Amino acid sequence: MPELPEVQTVVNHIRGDLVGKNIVGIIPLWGKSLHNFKPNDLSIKNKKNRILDVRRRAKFIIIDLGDFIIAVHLRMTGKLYIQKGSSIPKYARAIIKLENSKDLIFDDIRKFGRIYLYKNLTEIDSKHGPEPLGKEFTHEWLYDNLKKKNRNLKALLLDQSFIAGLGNIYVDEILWESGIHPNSISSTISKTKVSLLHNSIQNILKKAINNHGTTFMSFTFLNGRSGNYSNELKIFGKQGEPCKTCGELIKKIKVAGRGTHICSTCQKKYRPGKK
DNA sequence: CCATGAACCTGGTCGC
DNA sequence: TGCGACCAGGTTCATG
Repeated sequence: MPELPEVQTVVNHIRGDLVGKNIVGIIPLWGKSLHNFKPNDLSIKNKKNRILDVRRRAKFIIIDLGDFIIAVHLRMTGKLYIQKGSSIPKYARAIIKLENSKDLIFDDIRKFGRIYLYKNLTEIDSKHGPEPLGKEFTHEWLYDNLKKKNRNLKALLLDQSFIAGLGNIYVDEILWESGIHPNSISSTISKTKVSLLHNSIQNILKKAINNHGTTFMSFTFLNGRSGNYSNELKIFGKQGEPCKTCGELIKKIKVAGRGTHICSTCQKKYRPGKK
């Protein structure tokens, strides 16, 4: 499910219910869900684990407890929400018990999602590039850093150590809007095009956040509430349909091992020796 | 340095 | 209706 806008949506949705509450325990229902700690590591003596803040870094949901953080990564099918009724959901993989509150449920059909316990953000920061909506991410930064690599463009944009938060849906949307073929080589893209690419990254992410992210195929999150950005998608999942700009039929190909949607008329391929 | 494919998992969809 | 093949919004690791 989640790329940056979806993770941000989850954070926005649960933050109000969590900040100020105390975590009194965590119960794994699928052992591997707790990646680097045991439930006891959390319940340090009688000390209460008060949630000071809930925020996002890259695709992680960060639950800030002051002395340490709980970082939740939803991977493909994870969800994080306050429990509704009293029965444990079918795909619940961990339960975070809150004092005087309904539990926080970590739900994940495919069991890829993970919960981490860290002292602070250092570990996560060290493996991630800048936030695309942060002030470090400028036109110049993008141009300079694309230049430094000779990578397949889509693969590079999906690489979290290069830039954090982008995933398969939004990369396809971004590359279509900026008119660049995903199989371009990063170092060969013109400065003007990189500028368009930068604008698309920020505009599409912001718009998706405003629309509470993308959900499709009745795959909802947020306790059944779903995001509306699916209505805004221009190319992802639109194979066989006409391109909204030129009418050419949209194709689905494989790039960097991922299903990739392109308009071969509108998206120019930048490669060494060409312009 | 870079690309590729497998692995981790379960469920939905499509074609026959 | 059944069944197998294939696909899935992510990440990591081994291999060439």
